[in-house]
Amino acid sequence: MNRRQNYHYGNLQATFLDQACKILEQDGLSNISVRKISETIGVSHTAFKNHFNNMTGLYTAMVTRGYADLAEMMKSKATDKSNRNDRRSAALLGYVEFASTYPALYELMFSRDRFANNDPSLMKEVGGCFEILSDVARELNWYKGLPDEVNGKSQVALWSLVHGYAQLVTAKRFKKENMKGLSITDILPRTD
Amino acid sequence: MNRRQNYHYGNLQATFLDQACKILEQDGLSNISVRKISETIGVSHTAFKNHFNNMTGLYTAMVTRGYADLAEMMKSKATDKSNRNDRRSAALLGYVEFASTYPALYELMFSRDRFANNDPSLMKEVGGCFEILSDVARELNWYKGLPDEVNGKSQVALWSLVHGYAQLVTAKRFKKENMKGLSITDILPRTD
DNA sequence: AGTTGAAATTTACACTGGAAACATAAGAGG
DNA sequence: CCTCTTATGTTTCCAGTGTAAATTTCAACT
Repeated sequence: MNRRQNYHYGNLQATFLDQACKILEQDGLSNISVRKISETIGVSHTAFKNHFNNMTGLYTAMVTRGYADLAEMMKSKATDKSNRNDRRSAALLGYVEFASTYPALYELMFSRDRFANNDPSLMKEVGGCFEILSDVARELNWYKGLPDEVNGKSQVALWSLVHGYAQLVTAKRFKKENMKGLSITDILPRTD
Repeated sequence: MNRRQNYHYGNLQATFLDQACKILEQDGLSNISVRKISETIGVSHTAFKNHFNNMTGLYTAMVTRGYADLAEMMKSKATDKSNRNDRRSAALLGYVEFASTYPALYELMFSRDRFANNDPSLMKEVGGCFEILSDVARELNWYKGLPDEVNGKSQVALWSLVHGYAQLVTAKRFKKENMKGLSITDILPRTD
């Protein structure tokens, strides 16, 4: 059952996580609060302690799900494409679309002191995203040199480019006249 | 006088701004507080209202100075270089050095709902940074097409790359084995 | 000397996250 | 069926947060 009949709730963990993400996008990263989340669910403001320990735990869970959803977004956009080049583009477009759809969550995901960076399940999801981007980066051909060195550079450069683009777009830092019909795939340097 | 003798302070605005930036780096973006800043200066926690109105005003002032310092860092690193290529590299290295030296301030500068994005003096300083990066971007030669279009793409791509790199480095998101002796100038795609 | 206005303090308030003690429900094992 | 244990929520309390309002201080100007 998803609704509370008496006292006990029934899968509060999932409900709380959902509602936290919803309120995060509604009110922004600096205006989210446990009490607001709890109130809208209809539960005391300390009930979440049993499932997330504290705010850091909640943030960690949110970020973990964020990375999982980001990977899922990239994959789902790429599945129905026929060739590798289209799949590559689709993954990057999916990345930016995720950041645009959940800008506050995306900001949280790259904040520095709110969640537990070393959480195992979080590291797993981050690794999943990194894998996808690495696959894209492998075919980039931006550098010359030894394969390992080239791959390393490509990974760093691609993630920097797509992350920077995604955040600067969601933070509205670019001039409008520069953004007319522009997408991430248009600004990948062409070396052929 | 910089020290308070009795009641009135003497240039509290500047002192408060300095101390705010210091505590921001010490305690992180999610742990800064007006009361802490005021206490360490030795002034009541509402004194800052006369100079910054509220927290948003304080953040706006901090971010404004941040962008000014970022531009200054890029310029100062570039001045003593002899050729344009070195100046270009020095500016980018300065950008990343700024983010590495003041990671919490840098996070604040690219947060979404803490400061007044439309503040005139802030917009001026942001424009100053954008100008410097645009000068660098103009010589990039990453794209083919009409000059205006190429310049627009180059600006967007360069800022995305350097911002993404700076933030991902300060947030420690890259694998160590990929970062050995790597700097921002090493990951600029070479198209010649 | 008296007035005015800026700058700082005091006080009060609503809101925040978290700790601790308590209440309730469900399940296990006799 | 009955007790014991454990998980899950609630109540209560506390320190800390930003900010509004009223008050106090003090410098500068007429």
